Amino acid sequence: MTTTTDSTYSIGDFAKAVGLTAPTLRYYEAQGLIEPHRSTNGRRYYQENDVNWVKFLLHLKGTGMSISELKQYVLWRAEGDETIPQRLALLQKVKADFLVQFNEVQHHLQILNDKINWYEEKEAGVTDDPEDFATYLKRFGHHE
Amino acid sequence: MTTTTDSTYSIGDFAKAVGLTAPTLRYYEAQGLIEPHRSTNGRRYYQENDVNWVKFLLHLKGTGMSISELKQYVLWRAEGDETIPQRLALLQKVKADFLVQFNEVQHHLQILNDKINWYEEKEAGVTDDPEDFATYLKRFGHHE
DNA sequence: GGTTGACTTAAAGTGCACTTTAAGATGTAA
DNA sequence: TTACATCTTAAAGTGCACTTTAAGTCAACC
Repeated sequence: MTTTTDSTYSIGDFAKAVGLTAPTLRYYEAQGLIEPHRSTNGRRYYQENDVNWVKFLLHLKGTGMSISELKQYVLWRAEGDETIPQRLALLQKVKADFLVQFNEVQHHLQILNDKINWYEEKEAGVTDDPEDFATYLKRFGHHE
Repeated sequence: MTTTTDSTYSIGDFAKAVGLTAPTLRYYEAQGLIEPHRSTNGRRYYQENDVNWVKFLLHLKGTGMSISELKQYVLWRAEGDETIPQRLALLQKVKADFLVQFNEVQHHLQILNDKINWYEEKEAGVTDDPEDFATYLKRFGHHE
């Protein structure tokens, strides 16, 4: 931890700032996602805008983009504004895939909720109502 | 494909019925998630209620449950109704974890959407407005 | 009756995204 | 100055959820 006020980060400090580990940052760098500067002694240092960049990468990653898709995105970005159509198309495809998954996962949640409610009702009224889960689901129009 | 109408499935037919592959079904069986019957020649066969069971497992899996959590669930299920509290607690924990992830992922989507819109606006009004993405985000109160 | 395709097992391989290890160099604090 | 934390690299290891391979058995169709 250098106590200079010039808003640069060692890899350890930067890792804390973005919520990753130093090895993960080196891994992302090896994959071409980040390119920190080096001080004269060969050590990496990161700057404030790198924080925003990594956080943005993590948002994209969180929508389902793989490391190799992120790498492609980064390569296009480095080429300049003429690759904006490619980047836009990639993000739109990521969004479309995401929305498909999102709908599926909401259905999974519905079934999970139904099962939890079914167990809770079974626990509450212990002695009667032997309705099974499949029948229970049908009462709500929740299929499969 | 046997053409008997007795609603039993070979592993291949069952795989198609539930949208998995035969090797995956054998893998799930090895993990203790399914227990098909065997015909006299040693071959697995599955029945109609196994379809519902696997589909339900896939819903739980889709909410984030790991194979080992599903296995624990299956073990408790085999013990009978006295393990309903444990099963309920597990599902409630799965749901809680799911909801945390769900909120995070919605935030990721918001940033992805903002970026797509930012690119689209940049593509539309080609020559003016050099507003950067960080500034753009702040206009909507979308942080990080 | 022969060929094709589906089944059986056990074990090894795959892909992804890290994580850990090893061995060494350097910076910081007491 | 000594000790300890942090950094460096390259390479090997991990965990999860399958997937593939190999070698063989068996059943149905022509």
